[in-house]
Amino acid sequence: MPELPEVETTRRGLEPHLLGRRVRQVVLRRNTLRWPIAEQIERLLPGQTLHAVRRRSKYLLLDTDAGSALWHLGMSGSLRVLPQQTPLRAHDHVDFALDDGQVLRYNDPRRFGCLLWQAPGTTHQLLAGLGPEPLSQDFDGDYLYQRSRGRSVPVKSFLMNAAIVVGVGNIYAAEALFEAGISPQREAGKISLARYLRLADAVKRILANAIERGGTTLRDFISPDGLPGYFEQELLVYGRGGEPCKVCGSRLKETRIAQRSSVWCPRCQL
DNA sequence: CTCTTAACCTGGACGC
DNA sequence: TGCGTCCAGGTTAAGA
Repeated sequence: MPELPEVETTRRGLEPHLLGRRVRQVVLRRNTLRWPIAEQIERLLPGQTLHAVRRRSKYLLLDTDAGSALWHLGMSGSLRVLPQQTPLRAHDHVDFALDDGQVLRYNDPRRFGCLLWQAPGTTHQLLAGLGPEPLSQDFDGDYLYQRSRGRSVPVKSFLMNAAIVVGVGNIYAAEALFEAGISPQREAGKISLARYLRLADAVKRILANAIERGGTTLRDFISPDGLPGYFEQELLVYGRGGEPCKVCGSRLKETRIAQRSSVWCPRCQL
């Protein structure tokens, strides 16, 4: 489910329900997701008030005076705020019971997510080496151009590397490269500044648009689902291998780059 | 450093 | 129906 727009939509949906709420109780139905759940979640969180709901990359941070819960949704995780007595479903792994009778509930079939702890005033190791946010001013074509010099990886892998820029997953990487007219397997280090300027603009435009749409689909925080409805309709290449390009009509090609399926138009993307 | 590959895990789609 | 195979929105760790 979650690429950056989905995580940001989750953050915006959670914020009004969580801000100022006290965590009454933590229920862990298993000890481990991708990694063991941080012991501080159970030891320090009960009794704490949630002061902020932040996002960095695809991580969510729930801030308290004692520290921050650091949550990643992996491939299949979702967070929802529900009435306390809501029956459990399969893969409901964690509850934060709140002081207003609601519960923040984490569901994750594949358990690729993680729930860790960041002490006050520190930066968790997982966040330490991350690149800039794609929607920030730190991220632009000049930056991509500079960072890509001397690199031989396919540009799609380069763009999906969180040390370069965070939040660009398999779907948006494919879409952005299409919009920028760049073939996904082209060597990152051999792409011109002019083309990186187009690519950075495409990334920003697509992510901003998806966040805007995600807001409408998931605002109420009740819809379970994977892909938000807006998605499939607007995708130009992702998931469309073999189908005609919506711009030129050519048959879209599909290959694997770094073990991820990659679709592109052989005529529009060079 | 840079790059590639395997690994974590469940469920759904598809072919036989 | 049932079973085997492949694929899925992410990311780290290990090895070359």
